[in-house]
Amino acid sequence: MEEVGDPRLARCMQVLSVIGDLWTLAILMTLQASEMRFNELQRAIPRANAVTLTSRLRKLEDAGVVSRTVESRGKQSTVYALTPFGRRLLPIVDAVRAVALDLERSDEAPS
Amino acid sequence: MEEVGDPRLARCMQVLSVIGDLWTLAILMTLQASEMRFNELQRAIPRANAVTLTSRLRKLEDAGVVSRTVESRGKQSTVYALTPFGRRLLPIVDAVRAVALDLERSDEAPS
DNA sequence: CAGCATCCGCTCCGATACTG
DNA sequence: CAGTATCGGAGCGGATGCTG
Repeated sequence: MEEVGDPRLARCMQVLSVIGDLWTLAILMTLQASEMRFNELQRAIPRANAVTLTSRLRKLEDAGVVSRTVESRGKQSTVYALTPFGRRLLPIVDAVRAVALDLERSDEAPS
Repeated sequence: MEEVGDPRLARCMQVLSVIGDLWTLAILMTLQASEMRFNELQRAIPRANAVTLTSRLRKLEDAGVVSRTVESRGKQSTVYALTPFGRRLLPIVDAVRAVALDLERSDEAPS
């Protein structure tokens, strides 16, 4: 993510690079409802590969979007949740969802 | 773009797949201002490769987001513009831009 | 002017198998 | 339970060169 000419544009693309992945949006939408353990995330997003899910979560963690808390009291469990920064991205998620609903309502595809 | 479990989620991901590419957002932001010829787009987004730009525009055209009008009166010129459907995506662009501005204002990166 | 052809490296994503 | 390791296919994006 380097020079793109316009620094403002660069920031937008930086934002997009965080949420632009296929499953990242799904993760954000899922965690929007409530924090979750890895296993719950897997069940909430069943088509996503465990490997993919892990790598997306790592990336989001690195970007400061989600927090990862390991609690090992007896049973091991890792809790993922949105950070305050992550919540700032939710308007984008909502905007996407709004368009998706709009699509669903009006017709199938733009065709 | 196939099954993902939740059809609603599938639609969101479909939307994202249209605008999730690196330069697509830049194209949308640029065409938001006004329609443009290929050459103008290139100058507006100088860091984007011509090949990349073409391929993104083709994809957007296929998705019904931009229209491509060839006018060959003497000088050849191709005009790209947002379609009505393309304009429906602008709220997402704005949401991304808002977050980007927010980032710029508060600090550099979430680090 | 508005592209297309080709080659390349990179990352995403999936499937399978294995671990503390 | 929460991952990691590895393999493989596909698409993005850049660079260069060529065309009507």
